[in-house]
Amino acid sequence: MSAAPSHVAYESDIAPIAALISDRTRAAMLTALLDGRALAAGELARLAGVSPATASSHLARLLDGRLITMEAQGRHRYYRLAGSEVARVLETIALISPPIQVRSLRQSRQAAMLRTARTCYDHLAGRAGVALLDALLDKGVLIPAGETYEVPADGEELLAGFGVDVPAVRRSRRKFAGPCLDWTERRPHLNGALGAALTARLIDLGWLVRGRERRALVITDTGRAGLADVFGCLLD
Amino acid sequence: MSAAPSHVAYESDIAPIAALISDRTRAAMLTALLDGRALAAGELARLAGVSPATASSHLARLLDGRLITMEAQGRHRYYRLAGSEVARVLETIALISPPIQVRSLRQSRQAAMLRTARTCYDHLAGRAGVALLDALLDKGVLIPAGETYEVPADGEELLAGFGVDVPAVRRSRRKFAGPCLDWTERRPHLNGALGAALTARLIDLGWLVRGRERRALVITDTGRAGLADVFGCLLD
DNA sequence: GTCATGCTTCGATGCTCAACGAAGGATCGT
DNA sequence: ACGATCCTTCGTTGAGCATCGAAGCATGAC
Repeated sequence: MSAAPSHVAYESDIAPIAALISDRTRAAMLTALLDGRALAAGELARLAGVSPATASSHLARLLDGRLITMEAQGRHRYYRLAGSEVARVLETIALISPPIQVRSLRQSRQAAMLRTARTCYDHLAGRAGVALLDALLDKGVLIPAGETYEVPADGEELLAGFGVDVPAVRRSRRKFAGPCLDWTERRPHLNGALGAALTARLIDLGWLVRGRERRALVITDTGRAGLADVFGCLLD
Repeated sequence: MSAAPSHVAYESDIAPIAALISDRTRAAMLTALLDGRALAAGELARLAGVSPATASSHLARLLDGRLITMEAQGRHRYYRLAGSEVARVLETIALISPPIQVRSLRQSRQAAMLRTARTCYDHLAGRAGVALLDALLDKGVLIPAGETYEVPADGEELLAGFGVDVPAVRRSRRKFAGPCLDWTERRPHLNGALGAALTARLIDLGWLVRGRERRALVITDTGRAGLADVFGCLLD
């Protein structure tokens, strides 16, 4: 095929984006960036199991396709996902992808940890993420408004007491708050600037701690108690 | 790379699914199936601009990857998307894909039509879809409940008067109703069994008519008046 | 039965692209 | 200035796969 058939010519060209994700190495890199961190090229090469030369060419293609962004710092070059829409695409595809069969006990434990709590881009996901969103909606801290959520005055007060400055979060140019479909729970967790701020505060407080695989999160005992106390969020 | 690096081994294997979408021809076929219809192999070959032999091999791969399903009828073989999750993936990727530049006036008119009203899998999308969901929420016919919507008693009554049997829709095994992010409007429209039933009824009533490209929908004058009258849904 | 239609399988061709080693910047430490 | 580190560019190799025509296999029409 040299040209697109005319019947689809008025649509978005999804094949090139899918092609960027369709390579195992690039998919591994994107997945490694799914927690929203910036990683250096060498680190990504090591994680994906390829030579620096190979990694560099893949990163150049991902950059060209605007799936990632780059920031040079000294002789390091840090790459991160271009935005949460990219993370959304990856998680949406994961939703219909066959899960990789678990081979070792260690892997099985890690998978269980990820299902319990993890970061999705930069906000809380997994059972804990879903439970927290449920609790916030239940308590009226969040009010659904179409695709987004709003925070009423009393909700803003409660969040202020918790240590999240809602007016400051609102000033961010990023989407304020919205639902993000969770690929393990198949139900939404909290997205956007507010989701990120809440998650950051939870980690700051020591209610959540990063696991060895940095995407994984562990809920501490104080965290469990605090979440129940402040948000009425009960975790099994 | 012969094996997946251990760091991502506990996750879903997204690369193979992305690979299925990454080919222009297969992407064209999947896009053609986005309206939820079943199309014959020959039709898909023609739409994608390839020989029957080529189309057949692509369809076999899509079938193997469970992105589509097949039903044989006589000497025809009809293919359709495996489900709305697949449609969701395609639309999500479209969200971050560069739109194809418009070349002809005809294409520009068709693109405008698609933005105004179209089917997404089997439910109404585009400006009309977003406006209808807004109106339904505004009127209280739909109540947000996490990732899904519920219909209260008076909403059920209004829909019954319109010709949609909500209890029957509820009995479907499919998800009842939910938001589906619109890739042109970047705001949600109504999804699920209820979205499909509503859309079918709108077409039945002649309020919406299929365009030449079957995914496109045209709002008739009676439709415009009816939507405003019944749902308070105003279209520009 | 016989022919036409719709689709798939087979085999051959050619192109794309992932991978690596080697070499070439760029930056840091000393 | 000098080597060390980090990363990229270049050139080559090899594997995968999209494509088609021809042949095979069903089904439907007559």
